[in-house]
Amino acid sequence: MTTAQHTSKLTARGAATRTRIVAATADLVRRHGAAGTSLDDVMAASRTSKSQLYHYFANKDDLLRAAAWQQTDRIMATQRPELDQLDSLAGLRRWRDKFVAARDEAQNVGGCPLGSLASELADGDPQTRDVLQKCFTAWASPLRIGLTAMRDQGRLRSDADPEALAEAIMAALQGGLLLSKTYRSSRPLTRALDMAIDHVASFATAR
Amino acid sequence: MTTAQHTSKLTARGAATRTRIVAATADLVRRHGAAGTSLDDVMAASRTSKSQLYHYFANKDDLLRAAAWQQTDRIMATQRPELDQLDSLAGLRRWRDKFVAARDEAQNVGGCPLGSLASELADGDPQTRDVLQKCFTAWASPLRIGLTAMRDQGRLRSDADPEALAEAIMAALQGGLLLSKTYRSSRPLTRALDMAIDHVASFATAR
DNA sequence: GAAGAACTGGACCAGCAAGTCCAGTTTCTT
DNA sequence: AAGAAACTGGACTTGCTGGTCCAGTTCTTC
Repeated sequence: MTTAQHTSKLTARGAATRTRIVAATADLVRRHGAAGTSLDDVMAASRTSKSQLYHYFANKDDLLRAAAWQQTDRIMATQRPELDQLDSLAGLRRWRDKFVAARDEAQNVGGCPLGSLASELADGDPQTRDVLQKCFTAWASPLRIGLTAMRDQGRLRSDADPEALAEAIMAALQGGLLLSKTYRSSRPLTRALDMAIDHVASFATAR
Repeated sequence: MTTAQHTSKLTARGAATRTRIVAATADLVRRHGAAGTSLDDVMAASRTSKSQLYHYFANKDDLLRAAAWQQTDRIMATQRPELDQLDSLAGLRRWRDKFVAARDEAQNVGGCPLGSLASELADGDPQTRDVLQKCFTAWASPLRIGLTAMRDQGRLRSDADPEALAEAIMAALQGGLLLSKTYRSSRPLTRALDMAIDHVASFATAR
Protein backbone atom coordinates (compact mmCIF):
# COMPACT_ATOMS: atom_id res chain seq x y z
CA MET A 1 0.00 0.00 0.00
CA THR A 2 1.83 2.97 1.38
CA THR A 3 3.60 3.84 -1.83
CA ALA A 4 3.43 0.98 -4.27
CA GLN A 5 6.89 0.28 -5.68
CA HIS A 6 7.13 -2.29 -2.92
CA THR A 7 6.32 -5.60 -4.46
CA SER A 8 8.34 -7.68 -2.04
CA LYS A 9 6.65 -9.62 0.71
CA LEU A 10 7.12 -8.72 4.31
CA THR A 11 8.21 -11.32 6.80
CA ALA A 12 7.12 -10.90 10.39
CA ARG A 13 10.44 -9.40 11.29
CA GLY A 14 10.39 -7.12 8.26
CA ALA A 15 6.93 -5.86 9.12
CA ALA A 16 8.02 -5.14 12.66
CA THR A 17 11.04 -3.20 11.47
CA ARG A 18 8.98 -1.19 9.05
CA THR A 19 6.47 -0.36 11.75
CA ARG A 20 9.22 0.71 14.09
CA ILE A 21 10.61 3.04 11.44
CA VAL A 22 7.28 4.66 10.67
CA ALA A 23 6.39 5.09 14.32
CA ALA A 24 9.73 6.68 15.10
CA THR A 25 9.46 8.99 12.11
CA ALA A 26 5.95 10.09 12.98
CA ASP A 27 7.01 10.79 16.52
CA LEU A 28 10.07 12.79 15.53
CA VAL A 29 8.21 14.72 12.89
CA ARG A 30 5.51 15.63 15.37
CA ARG A 31 8.15 17.10 17.64
CA HIS A 32 10.64 18.64 15.25
CA GLY A 33 8.92 18.98 11.90
CA ALA A 34 9.86 17.27 8.66
CA ALA A 35 12.90 19.38 7.88
CA GLY A 36 14.01 19.07 11.49
CA THR A 37 14.01 15.30 11.34
CA SER A 38 17.05 13.66 9.77
CA LEU A 39 17.33 10.07 8.70
CA ASP A 40 20.07 9.67 11.26
CA ASP A 41 17.56 10.69 13.90
CA VAL A 42 15.12 8.13 12.59
CA MET A 43 17.79 5.45 12.61
CA ALA A 44 18.69 6.18 16.19
CA ALA A 45 15.10 6.32 17.40
CA SER A 46 14.06 3.15 15.63
CA ARG A 47 17.31 1.26 16.15
CA THR A 48 17.79 0.62 12.45
CA SER A 49 20.38 1.38 9.80
CA LYS A 50 20.40 3.36 6.57
CA SER A 51 20.02 0.28 4.46
CA GLN A 52 16.88 -0.67 6.34
CA LEU A 53 15.36 2.75 5.77
CA TYR A 54 16.08 2.50 2.08
CA HIS A 55 14.94 -1.07 1.97
CA TYR A 56 11.43 -0.13 3.06
CA PHE A 57 11.13 3.37 1.60
CA ALA A 58 12.22 4.90 -1.66
CA ASN A 59 13.49 8.09 -0.07
CA LYS A 60 12.78 10.55 2.70
CA ASP A 61 9.64 11.90 1.05
CA ASP A 62 8.26 8.41 0.81
CA LEU A 63 8.93 7.90 4.49
CA LEU A 64 7.27 11.19 5.34
CA ARG A 65 4.17 10.18 3.45
CA ALA A 66 3.97 7.01 5.50
CA ALA A 67 4.37 9.14 8.62
CA ALA A 68 1.48 11.35 7.52
CA TRP A 69 -0.81 8.32 7.28
CA GLN A 70 0.35 7.17 10.65
CA GLN A 71 -0.38 10.57 12.16
CA THR A 72 -3.86 10.51 10.77
CA ASP A 73 -4.46 7.06 12.21
CA ARG A 74 -3.18 8.20 15.55
CA ILE A 75 -5.35 11.31 15.59
CA MET A 76 -8.44 9.32 14.72
CA ALA A 77 -7.64 6.73 17.36
CA THR A 78 -7.04 9.33 20.05
CA GLN A 79 -10.31 11.12 19.38
CA ARG A 80 -12.20 7.96 18.69
CA PRO A 81 -15.16 7.94 21.05
CA GLU A 82 -15.91 11.63 20.46
CA LEU A 83 -15.47 11.37 16.71
CA ASP A 84 -18.35 8.94 16.48
CA GLN A 85 -20.77 11.22 18.23
CA LEU A 86 -20.52 14.40 16.25
CA ASP A 87 -24.20 14.22 15.38
CA SER A 88 -25.40 16.84 17.83
CA LEU A 89 -24.31 20.23 19.10
CA ALA A 90 -23.61 18.62 22.44
CA GLY A 91 -21.41 16.06 20.73
CA LEU A 92 -19.51 18.77 18.89
CA ARG A 93 -18.96 20.61 22.14
CA ARG A 94 -17.70 17.48 23.88
CA TRP A 95 -15.26 16.98 21.04
CA ARG A 96 -14.08 20.57 21.32
CA ASP A 97 -13.64 20.29 25.08
CA LYS A 98 -11.60 17.15 24.80
CA PHE A 99 -9.47 18.68 22.12
CA VAL A 100 -8.78 21.90 23.99
CA ALA A 101 -8.05 19.99 27.18
CA ALA A 102 -5.51 17.86 25.35
CA ARG A 103 -3.81 20.93 23.94
CA ASP A 104 -3.66 22.56 27.34
CA GLU A 105 -2.16 19.41 28.74
CA ALA A 106 0.57 19.70 26.12
CA GLN A 107 0.93 23.34 27.15
CA ASN A 108 0.09 24.31 23.61
CA VAL A 109 3.52 23.33 22.44
CA GLY A 110 3.62 21.91 18.94
CA GLY A 111 0.60 22.39 16.74
CA CYS A 112 -1.26 19.86 14.71
CA PRO A 113 1.15 17.20 13.45
CA LEU A 114 -0.79 17.02 10.23
CA GLY A 115 -1.06 20.77 9.91
CA SER A 116 2.66 21.29 10.36
CA LEU A 117 3.40 18.61 7.84
CA ALA A 118 1.00 20.18 5.37
CA SER A 119 2.48 23.60 5.91
CA GLU A 120 5.92 22.27 5.17
CA LEU A 121 5.20 19.84 2.37
CA ALA A 122 2.04 20.91 0.58
CA ASP A 123 4.03 23.02 -1.85
CA GLY A 124 6.35 20.14 -2.63
CA ASP A 125 5.75 17.17 -4.87
CA PRO A 126 2.21 16.33 -5.95
CA GLN A 127 2.33 12.81 -4.56
CA THR A 128 2.85 14.14 -1.07
CA ARG A 129 0.22 16.82 -1.51
CA ASP A 130 -2.19 14.13 -2.58
CA VAL A 131 -1.56 12.14 0.59
CA LEU A 132 -2.06 15.24 2.73
CA GLN A 133 -5.36 15.97 1.02
CA LYS A 134 -6.55 12.46 1.74
CA CYS A 135 -5.45 12.72 5.36
CA PHE A 136 -7.39 15.93 5.92
CA THR A 137 -10.39 14.51 4.16
CA ALA A 138 -10.27 11.39 6.30
CA TRP A 139 -10.06 13.44 9.47
CA ALA A 140 -12.95 15.67 8.43
CA SER A 141 -15.03 12.68 7.52
CA PRO A 142 -16.58 12.01 10.94
CA LEU A 143 -17.52 15.67 11.05
CA ARG A 144 -19.24 15.43 7.69
CA ILE A 145 -21.01 12.26 8.70
CA GLY A 146 -22.28 13.70 11.96
CA LEU A 147 -23.54 16.87 10.32
CA THR A 148 -25.23 14.91 7.56
CA ALA A 149 -27.03 12.85 10.18
CA MET A 150 -28.18 16.01 11.92
CA ARG A 151 -29.56 17.40 8.72
CA ASP A 152 -31.24 14.18 7.68
CA GLN A 153 -32.89 13.96 11.06
CA GLY A 154 -34.21 17.47 10.57
CA ARG A 155 -32.12 18.95 13.33
CA LEU A 156 -30.30 21.14 10.83
CA ARG A 157 -32.07 23.10 8.14
CA SER A 158 -32.02 21.50 4.73
CA ASP A 159 -29.93 24.33 3.31
CA ALA A 160 -27.06 23.39 5.62
CA ASP A 161 -24.18 21.94 3.62
CA PRO A 162 -22.42 19.29 5.76
CA GLU A 163 -19.48 19.18 3.40
CA ALA A 164 -18.91 22.94 3.59
CA LEU A 165 -19.52 23.09 7.32
CA ALA A 166 -17.06 20.29 7.98
CA GLU A 167 -14.40 21.99 5.90
CA ALA A 168 -14.93 25.31 7.65
CA ILE A 169 -14.67 23.64 11.04
CA MET A 170 -11.45 21.97 9.98
CA ALA A 171 -10.08 25.34 8.86
CA ALA A 172 -11.00 26.92 12.18
CA LEU A 173 -9.33 24.01 13.92
CA GLN A 174 -6.11 24.30 11.96
CA GLY A 175 -5.92 28.06 12.25
CA GLY A 176 -6.78 27.90 15.92
CA LEU A 177 -4.01 25.40 16.49
CA LEU A 178 -1.50 27.55 14.66
CA LEU A 179 -2.34 30.65 16.67
CA SER A 180 -2.49 28.68 19.90
CA LYS A 181 0.93 27.31 19.27
CA THR A 182 2.24 30.79 18.53
CA TYR A 183 0.63 32.38 21.59
CA ARG A 184 1.21 29.33 23.77
CA SER A 185 -2.39 29.56 24.88
CA SER A 186 -5.51 27.60 24.05
CA ARG A 187 -7.49 30.82 23.83
CA PRO A 188 -7.33 31.23 20.03
CA LEU A 189 -8.23 27.59 19.48
CA THR A 190 -11.18 27.87 21.84
CA ARG A 191 -12.44 30.99 20.16
CA ALA A 192 -12.09 29.49 16.70
CA LEU A 193 -13.92 26.32 17.62
CA ASP A 194 -16.61 28.22 19.48
CA MET A 195 -17.19 30.28 16.38
CA ALA A 196 -17.39 27.15 14.24
CA ILE A 197 -19.87 25.45 16.53
CA ASP A 198 -21.98 28.59 16.79
CA HIS A 199 -22.01 28.61 13.04
CA VAL A 200 -23.40 25.09 12.96
CA ALA A 201 -25.91 26.09 15.61
CA SER A 202 -27.12 28.90 13.37
CA PHE A 203 -28.44 26.19 11.04
CA ALA A 204 -30.29 24.40 13.81
CA THR A 205 -34.03 24.01 13.45
CA ALA A 206 -36.39 25.30 16.13
CA ARG A 207 -37.19 21.94 17.63
CA MET B 1 14.92 48.47 15.96
CA THR B 2 14.64 45.05 14.46
CA THR B 3 16.60 43.23 17.12
CA ALA B 4 18.55 45.63 19.28
CA GLN B 5 22.18 44.49 19.57
CA HIS B 6 22.84 46.83 16.69
CA THR B 7 24.13 50.06 18.11
CA SER B 8 26.17 51.07 15.08
CA LYS B 9 24.94 53.79 12.76
CA LEU B 10 23.88 52.99 9.25
CA THR B 11 25.27 54.91 6.34
CA ALA B 12 23.10 55.30 3.26
CA ARG B 13 24.88 52.47 1.57
CA GLY B 14 24.66 50.30 4.66
CA ALA B 15 20.93 50.89 4.96
CA ALA B 16 20.47 49.98 1.32
CA THR B 17 22.41 46.76 1.74
CA ARG B 18 20.47 45.82 4.82
CA THR B 19 17.20 46.49 3.04
CA ARG B 20 18.26 44.39 0.10
CA ILE B 21 19.11 41.50 2.42
CA VAL B 22 15.81 41.60 4.27
CA ALA B 23 13.79 41.91 1.09
CA ALA B 24 15.57 38.97 -0.50
CA THR B 25 15.14 36.87 2.62
CA ALA B 26 11.45 37.64 2.92
CA ASP B 27 10.95 36.77 -0.71
CA LEU B 28 12.84 33.49 -0.49
CA VAL B 29 11.15 32.49 2.73
CA ARG B 30 7.75 33.16 1.24
CA ARG B 31 8.57 30.78 -1.58
CA HIS B 32 10.61 28.07 0.08
CA GLY B 33 10.04 28.36 3.81
CA ALA B 34 12.57 29.18 6.48
CA ALA B 35 14.34 25.83 6.49
CA GLY B 36 14.33 25.84 2.71
CA THR B 37 16.15 29.13 2.53
CA SER B 38 19.91 29.00 3.01
CA LEU B 39 22.16 31.93 3.66
CA ASP B 40 23.87 31.17 0.38
CA ASP B 41 20.52 31.65 -1.32
CA VAL B 42 20.10 34.96 0.43
CA MET B 43 23.57 36.03 -0.60
CA ALA B 44 22.92 35.22 -4.21
CA ALA B 45 19.52 36.90 -4.30
CA SER B 46 20.67 40.04 -2.55
CA ARG B 47 24.10 40.20 -4.19
CA THR B 48 25.89 40.28 -0.86
CA SER B 49 28.48 38.21 0.98
CA LYS B 50 28.53 36.25 4.19
CA SER B 51 30.29 38.99 6.07
CA GLN B 52 27.57 41.45 5.11
CA LEU B 53 24.87 39.12 6.39
CA TYR B 54 26.67 38.75 9.68
CA HIS B 55 27.45 42.42 9.82
CA TYR B 56 23.78 43.32 9.90
CA PHE B 57 22.33 40.29 11.66
CA ALA B 58 23.48 38.20 14.57
CA ASN B 59 22.57 34.89 12.93
CA LYS B 60 19.98 33.25 10.72
CA ASP B 61 17.24 33.46 13.33
CA ASP B 62 17.80 37.15 13.68
CA LEU B 63 17.51 37.55 9.94
CA LEU B 64 14.31 35.51 9.89
CA ARG B 65 12.79 37.74 12.52
CA ALA B 66 13.52 40.76 10.37
CA ALA B 67 11.91 38.93 7.45
CA ALA B 68 8.80 38.28 9.55
CA TRP B 69 8.41 41.99 10.21
CA GLN B 70 8.91 42.72 6.56
CA GLN B 71 6.23 40.18 5.63
CA THR B 72 3.81 41.80 8.00
CA ASP B 73 4.52 45.22 6.51
CA ARG B 74 4.04 43.87 3.05
CA ILE B 75 0.76 42.17 3.92
CA MET B 76 -0.58 45.31 5.50
CA ALA B 77 0.51 47.42 2.54
CA THR B 78 -1.03 45.06 0.02
CA GLN B 79 -4.39 44.99 1.77
CA ARG B 80 -4.25 48.62 2.74
CA PRO B 81 -7.39 50.21 1.36
CA GLU B 82 -9.59 47.30 2.45
CA LEU B 83 -7.97 47.04 5.86
CA ASP B 84 -9.13 50.52 6.74
CA GLN B 85 -12.75 49.80 5.99
CA LEU B 86 -13.45 46.74 8.05
CA ASP B 87 -16.17 48.58 9.95
CA SER B 88 -19.12 47.05 8.17
CA LEU B 89 -20.21 43.65 6.92
CA ALA B 90 -19.88 44.98 3.39
CA GLY B 91 -16.32 46.05 4.18
CA LEU B 92 -15.49 42.64 5.57
CA ARG B 93 -16.86 41.01 2.45
CA ARG B 94 -14.86 43.29 0.18
CA TRP B 95 -11.76 42.36 2.12
CA ARG B 96 -12.56 38.66 1.81
CA ASP B 97 -13.20 38.98 -1.93
CA LYS B 98 -9.93 40.76 -2.53
CA PHE B 99 -8.08 38.20 -0.48
CA VAL B 100 -9.59 35.20 -2.22
CA ALA B 101 -9.04 36.76 -5.62
CA ALA B 102 -5.37 37.29 -4.80
CA ARG B 103 -5.01 33.67 -3.72
CA ASP B 104 -6.67 32.44 -6.88
CA GLU B 105 -4.34 34.59 -8.90
CA ALA B 106 -1.44 32.85 -7.19
CA GLN B 107 -3.19 29.56 -8.00
CA ASN B 108 -3.29 28.84 -4.29
CA VAL B 109 0.37 27.97 -4.28
CA GLY B 110 2.17 28.89 -1.08
CA GLY B 111 0.09 29.74 1.93
CA CYS B 112 0.35 32.69 4.23
CA PRO B 113 3.98 33.77 4.49
CA LEU B 114 3.43 34.61 8.11
CA GLY B 115 1.52 31.43 8.79
CA SER B 116 4.23 29.23 7.30
CA LEU B 117 6.85 31.04 9.28
CA ALA B 118 4.86 30.61 12.46
CA SER B 119 4.30 26.95 11.79
CA GLU B 120 8.01 26.42 11.36
CA LEU B 121 9.39 28.69 14.04
CA ALA B 122 6.80 29.11 16.78
CA ASP B 123 8.19 26.14 18.64
CA GLY B 124 11.71 27.50 18.47
CA ASP B 125 13.29 30.23 20.53
CA PRO B 126 11.08 32.57 22.57
CA GLN B 127 12.41 35.70 20.93
CA THR B 128 11.18 34.55 17.55
CA ARG B 129 7.87 33.42 18.97
CA ASP B 130 7.45 36.84 20.48
CA VAL B 131 7.99 38.52 17.13
CA LEU B 132 5.47 36.21 15.49
CA GLN B 133 2.90 37.01 18.15
CA LYS B 134 3.36 40.70 17.54
CA CYS B 135 3.07 40.22 13.79
CA PHE B 136 -0.22 38.37 14.09
CA THR B 137 -1.52 40.91 16.55
CA ALA B 138 -0.57 43.75 14.22
CA TRP B 139 -2.31 42.10 11.32
CA ALA B 140 -5.45 41.43 13.34
CA SER B 141 -5.48 44.98 14.59
CA PRO B 142 -7.47 46.56 11.74
CA LEU B 143 -10.02 43.81 12.20
CA ARG B 144 -10.33 44.59 15.89
CA ILE B 145 -10.61 48.29 15.20
CA GLY B 146 -13.30 47.87 12.59
CA LEU B 147 -15.36 45.55 14.77
CA THR B 148 -15.00 47.87 17.74
CA ALA B 149 -16.30 50.74 15.62
CA MET B 150 -19.29 48.66 14.55
CA ARG B 151 -20.12 47.84 18.12
CA ASP B 152 -19.68 51.38 19.35
CA GLN B 153 -21.96 52.61 16.61
CA GLY B 154 -24.57 50.12 17.73
CA ARG B 155 -24.36 48.04 14.60
CA LEU B 156 -23.15 45.07 16.60
CA ARG B 157 -24.76 43.98 19.85
CA SER B 158 -22.95 45.11 22.95
CA ASP B 159 -22.13 41.52 23.91
CA ALA B 160 -19.99 41.15 20.80
CA ASP B 161 -16.32 40.90 21.74
CA PRO B 162 -14.25 42.55 18.98
CA GLU B 163 -11.05 41.06 20.34
CA ALA B 164 -12.41 37.52 20.29
CA LEU B 165 -14.10 37.97 16.94
CA ALA B 166 -10.92 39.31 15.36
CA GLU B 167 -8.92 36.38 16.67
CA ALA B 168 -11.45 33.87 15.43
CA ILE B 169 -11.46 35.47 12.00
CA MET B 170 -7.67 35.33 11.93
CA ALA B 171 -7.80 31.64 12.84
CA ALA B 172 -10.30 30.95 10.08
CA LEU B 173 -8.05 32.83 7.71
CA GLN B 174 -4.95 30.89 8.64
CA GLY B 175 -6.66 27.53 8.59
CA GLY B 176 -8.38 28.37 5.34
CA LEU B 177 -5.07 29.28 3.78
CA LEU B 178 -3.47 26.07 4.93
CA LEU B 179 -6.23 23.90 3.51
CA SER B 180 -6.39 25.95 0.33
CA LYS B 181 -2.71 25.48 -0.20
CA THR B 182 -3.07 21.75 0.39
CA TYR B 183 -6.05 21.37 -1.92
CA ARG B 184 -4.77 23.93 -4.40
CA SER B 185 -8.20 25.53 -4.37
CA SER B 186 -9.61 28.65 -2.80
CA ARG B 187 -12.71 26.74 -1.76
CA PRO B 188 -11.64 26.02 1.85
CA LEU B 189 -10.49 29.59 2.35
CA THR B 190 -13.77 30.93 1.01
CA ARG B 191 -15.80 28.66 3.22
CA ALA B 192 -13.77 29.54 6.29
CA LEU B 193 -14.06 33.28 5.72
CA ASP B 194 -17.75 33.03 4.90
CA MET B 195 -18.27 31.26 8.18
CA ALA B 196 -16.33 33.92 10.03
CA ILE B 197 -18.24 36.78 8.45
CA ASP B 198 -21.56 35.04 9.06
CA HIS B 199 -20.48 34.74 12.65
CA VAL B 200 -19.93 38.48 12.86
CA ALA B 201 -23.28 39.00 11.16
CA SER B 202 -24.94 36.94 13.88
CA PHE B 203 -24.08 39.77 16.27
CA ALA B 204 -25.58 42.43 14.03
CA THR B 205 -28.39 44.50 15.46
CA ALA B 206 -31.73 44.70 13.68
CA ARG B 207 -31.20 48.12 12.21
C1' DG C 1 43.77 64.82 5.66
C1' DA C 2 43.95 61.48 9.01
C1' DA C 3 41.91 58.58 12.53
C1' DG C 4 38.38 55.66 13.38
C1' DA C 5 34.09 53.65 12.35
C1' DA C 6 31.21 51.47 8.95
C1' DC C 7 31.29 48.36 5.44
C1' DT C 8 32.72 44.61 2.14
C1' DG C 9 34.87 40.26 -0.14
C1' DG C 10 35.57 35.75 0.03
C1' DA C 11 38.42 31.89 1.71
C1' DC C 12 37.87 28.64 5.12
C1' DC C 13 35.96 25.26 8.61
C1' DA C 14 33.60 21.54 10.95
C1' DG C 15 29.40 19.22 10.99
C1' DC C 16 25.62 17.12 9.07
C1' DA C 17 22.47 15.94 5.34
C1' DA C 18 20.55 12.44 1.94
C1' DG C 19 21.65 8.81 -0.60
C1' DT C 20 24.83 4.68 -2.46
C1' DC C 21 27.02 0.37 -2.14
C1' DC C 22 28.27 -4.10 -0.97
C1' DA C 23 29.15 -7.84 1.88
C1' DG C 24 26.87 -10.61 5.12
C1' DT C 25 22.82 -12.92 7.70
C1' DT C 26 18.19 -14.68 8.23
C1' DT C 27 14.00 -16.54 6.52
C1' DC C 28 10.99 -18.65 3.12
C1' DT C 29 10.06 -22.09 -0.45
C1' DT C 30 10.30 -26.37 -2.57
C1' DA D 1 19.09 -29.12 2.28
C1' DA D 2 19.82 -25.68 -0.84
C1' DG D 3 18.72 -21.84 -3.68
C1' DA D 4 16.33 -17.63 -3.65
C1' DA D 5 14.44 -13.85 -1.65
C1' DA D 6 14.04 -10.91 2.27
C1' DC D 7 16.59 -8.51 5.42
C1' DT D 8 20.51 -6.12 7.91
C1' DG D 9 25.02 -3.46 9.10
C1' DG D 10 27.65 0.22 8.38
C1' DA D 11 31.35 2.45 5.78
C1' DC D 12 31.50 5.80 2.32
C1' DT D 13 30.54 9.75 -0.97
C1' DT D 14 29.11 14.14 -2.29
C1' DG D 15 27.29 18.33 -1.45
C1' DC D 16 25.48 21.84 1.39
C1' DT D 17 24.87 24.31 5.96
C1' DG D 18 25.52 27.97 9.37
C1' DG D 19 29.13 30.29 11.10
C1' DT D 20 34.15 32.32 11.63
C1' DC D 21 37.97 35.11 10.32
C1' DC D 22 40.73 38.55 8.55
C1' DA D 23 42.44 41.63 5.26
C1' DG D 24 40.99 45.39 2.63
C1' DT D 25 37.89 49.40 1.15
C1' DT D 26 34.79 53.28 1.82
C1' DC D 27 32.72 56.68 4.49
C1' DT D 28 32.27 60.11 8.35
C1' DT D 29 34.04 63.37 11.42
C1' DC D 30 36.94 66.75 13.33
